[in-house]
Amino acid sequence: MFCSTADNMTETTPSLRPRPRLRFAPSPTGSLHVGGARTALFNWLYARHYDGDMLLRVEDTDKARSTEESTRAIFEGLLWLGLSWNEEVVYQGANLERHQRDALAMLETGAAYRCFCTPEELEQRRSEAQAARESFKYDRRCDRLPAEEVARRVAGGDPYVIRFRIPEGSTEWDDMVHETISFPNKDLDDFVILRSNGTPIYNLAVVSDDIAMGITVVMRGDDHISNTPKQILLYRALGAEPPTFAHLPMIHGMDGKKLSKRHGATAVGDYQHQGLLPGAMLNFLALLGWSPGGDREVMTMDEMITLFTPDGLQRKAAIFDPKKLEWMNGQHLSRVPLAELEPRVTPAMMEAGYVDEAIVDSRGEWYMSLLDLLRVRARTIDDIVRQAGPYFPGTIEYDAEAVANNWKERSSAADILEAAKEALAGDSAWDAGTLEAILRGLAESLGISAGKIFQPLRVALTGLTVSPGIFEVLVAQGRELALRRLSDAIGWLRRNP
RNA sequence: GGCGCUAUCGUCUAGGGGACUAGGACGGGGCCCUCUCAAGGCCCAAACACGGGUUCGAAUCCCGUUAGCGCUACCA
Repeated sequence: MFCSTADNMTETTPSLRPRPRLRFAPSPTGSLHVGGARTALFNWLYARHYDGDMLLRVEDTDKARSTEESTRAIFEGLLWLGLSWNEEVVYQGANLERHQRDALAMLETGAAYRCFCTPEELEQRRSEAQAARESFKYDRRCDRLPAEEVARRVAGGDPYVIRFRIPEGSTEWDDMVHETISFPNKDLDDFVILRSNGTPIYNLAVVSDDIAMGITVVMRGDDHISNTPKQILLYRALGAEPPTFAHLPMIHGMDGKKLSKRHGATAVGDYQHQGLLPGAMLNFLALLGWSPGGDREVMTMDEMITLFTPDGLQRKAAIFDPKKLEWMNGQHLSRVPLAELEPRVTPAMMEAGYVDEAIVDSRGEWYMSLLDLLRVRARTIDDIVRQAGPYFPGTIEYDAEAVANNWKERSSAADILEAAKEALAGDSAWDAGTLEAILRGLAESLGISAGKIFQPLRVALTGLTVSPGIFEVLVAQGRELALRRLSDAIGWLRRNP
């Protein structure tokens, strides 16, 4: 199901380099968001392009907010998009023991220390600092506690957290997206790594897991930039080599603000249900923050894999434009091989009651050509379904505007349709060329322009002002159904003079 | 407030000192094609945030200003 990139390797031959290992690490506190999907996509593209692995880690250490439904939704979203992962899914919550071990190890090496300050005390000092318009930073008072007092309080059962002691100096790294980013360590706070209840804080859990999973490239949103120096310090304290970091820009809504429910559909599932093609979604998302250079826009997954390199990555936040997504989907809709499109459309067609398995099997060729006919005018799968009614036996509605514009003179419209019906009723061949000759001939003999026949006919056949070319409609409907639609229309016109 | 990141048409972007009268795409406007609508083709409007440098030459390099965003928890 998922393509291999073995044939697509281009530059710089990673054969000497170890395979890169990346991970997508969502926290299961909601559905898969388009921002998360894009992060997953870039991780995936990188892994595929450089012949590496992308693992999936569910960051469920926040018990209060994590849900199983959310975990499921994230899997579903990823699967729908076709973003597969290697190896078993890692659940962060299952690694509690290692997280604790790592925290204790740092305590032993002196990289971290116990802190007995309570959340209330901290909160108090924080608000005092705020009132005095000073920035709050933990003052390390517990780091200065005499060893005997620490031992006594621990023995006495006083609750404590473990804090990381930020060393002197500065911390910097070469970001794949940005250039060198550096932070003076004095701006970093002695952050908590293990809560008083023994559970790890985010930065520790991430680093501990990334080390354990052998992650070599960390690609994530640039909202993590300020976590990075802390994490690098943690890697060093744990005696591990930090990975390469790549910080991707955020996605904003049309108002330039962070994407939220106010901006309409932001969950990947929303787009799935709106009849988007996963390939189009991915293509659109990829272009939000990455460019292959030049004018390249519409791409297949395989093309994206070969074209993807980190130097095409953007530094600036991008705005999510649903209009362009729609256009992109239209492009994919008409370019995707029919065989690939059919399974994505058929479930919706079944739901609408137009087809069942029997029809898809017995009239497969006809069905495929119908999809081919309808996709031209569609931007979503739902558009295809919406247009499909007239080609199936059920009755059709006559659109009020179509009637008003094209059946203005009821009785003459009926006459024209009558004539057309007669002309089509014979046993002549039923193909576009023949039908065109017949209808144009009829127009000539009636002394009217062809359009004067085509438009009323279109309404009779489809009930609409808009449809594929009229001969294609006739062919798709077949003689029997087309003739029936004509009789129905004539009857309707005679009944509503 | 502190720290950090960012800055080309309304939006996504190309651009890595001269090839720039700044290119493409979405969206908008117009025309063509035409049985309608799409698709397609052609054309138009539309941008280098500002100020200083560096240089013979700056959208491109440096500094500052401004603006936007992010982080600043015993959240992730």
